[in-house]
Amino acid sequence: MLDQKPNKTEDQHTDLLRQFHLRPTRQRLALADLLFNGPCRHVSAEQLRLETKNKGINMSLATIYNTLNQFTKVGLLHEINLDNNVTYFDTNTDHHHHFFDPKTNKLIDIPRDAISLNALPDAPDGHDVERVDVIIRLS
Amino acid sequence: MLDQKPNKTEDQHTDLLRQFHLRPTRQRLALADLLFNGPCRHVSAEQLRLETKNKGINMSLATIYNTLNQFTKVGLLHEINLDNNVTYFDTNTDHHHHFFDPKTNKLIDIPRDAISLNALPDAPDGHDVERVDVIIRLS
DNA sequence: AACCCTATTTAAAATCGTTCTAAACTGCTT
DNA sequence: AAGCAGTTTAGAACGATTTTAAATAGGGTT
Ligand SMILES: [Mn+2]
Ligand SMILES: [Mn+2]
Ligand SMILES: [Zn+2]
Ligand SMILES: [Zn+2]
Repeated sequence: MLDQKPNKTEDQHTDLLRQFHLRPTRQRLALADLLFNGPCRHVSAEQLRLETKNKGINMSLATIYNTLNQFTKVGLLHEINLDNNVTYFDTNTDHHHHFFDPKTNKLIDIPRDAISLNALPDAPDGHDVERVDVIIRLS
Repeated sequence: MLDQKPNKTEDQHTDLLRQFHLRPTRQRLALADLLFNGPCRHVSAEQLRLETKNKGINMSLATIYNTLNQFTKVGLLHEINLDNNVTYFDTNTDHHHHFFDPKTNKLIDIPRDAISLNALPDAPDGHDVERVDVIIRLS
């Protein structure tokens, strides 16, 4: 009775990938398993390389980058860049905010409605607001 | 009558650098001139390399990085990292926010009090809030 | 001024995260 | 089974930044 959310099956991931016209290859399924089972994550390519390696899954780093970029392009992931010039991929694609601990480079989600942003300034001429990100930097 | 803020003299920059125990070398004075005269800027090392080159100032890229990092350490600049894994240095060190145009990678300052952030969530246990950054991403 | 010591600058190499290349492989349709 | 496009791969390449170690230049002392 410990599992809150049952793990998604490989078939479910296969369906998901097909929805985005991505072939359900072994590599993409393995990464989908790491990314989309369990709680939301903020993860770098290098972290995923270690995780696949530790699980005995063989996959080149280029494939990890390719896959993360493809998942991002179709909207399954969100890219975040912070202090250290390393790209993190957020499995939570809802519009939300973050605590950020610069010591550990860890991110913690803040639900969108936990921060009230009223009276935002108007976007400069010729531009629209695409998204508002609040980063609460911790010490 | 076009100049609002008179340019700071080299002597003023010399004093400023000495306050932070940085020797007023030719290179640091040249960069201080580019950074701290005129309006606030968000500038990369590479941009400064071009500006110094165009002005006929000889300076290695390593020195530009060294200087920007030293200025940042003493609080004369603020570091900002965004989409493209290039570090930008903000000459406005006040607590403020930004519009960001991902097409041009340009930042526009938003004064701190132009955005009301009330009822922020509490920092996680063992942490304090160091700073809150709002980035309004434009399209 | 000449001297000295240390901070600073420099060119070049190194590092690091990420992307590109081109060849091998694999999922899928026929 | 064959064929083809999509995918993976190792390795090279890339771009931003840091490090190295040698040369230079501030700034104090005589
Ligand atoms: Mn990317
Ligand atoms: Mn830095
Ligand atoms: Zn998140
Ligand atoms: Zn700014």
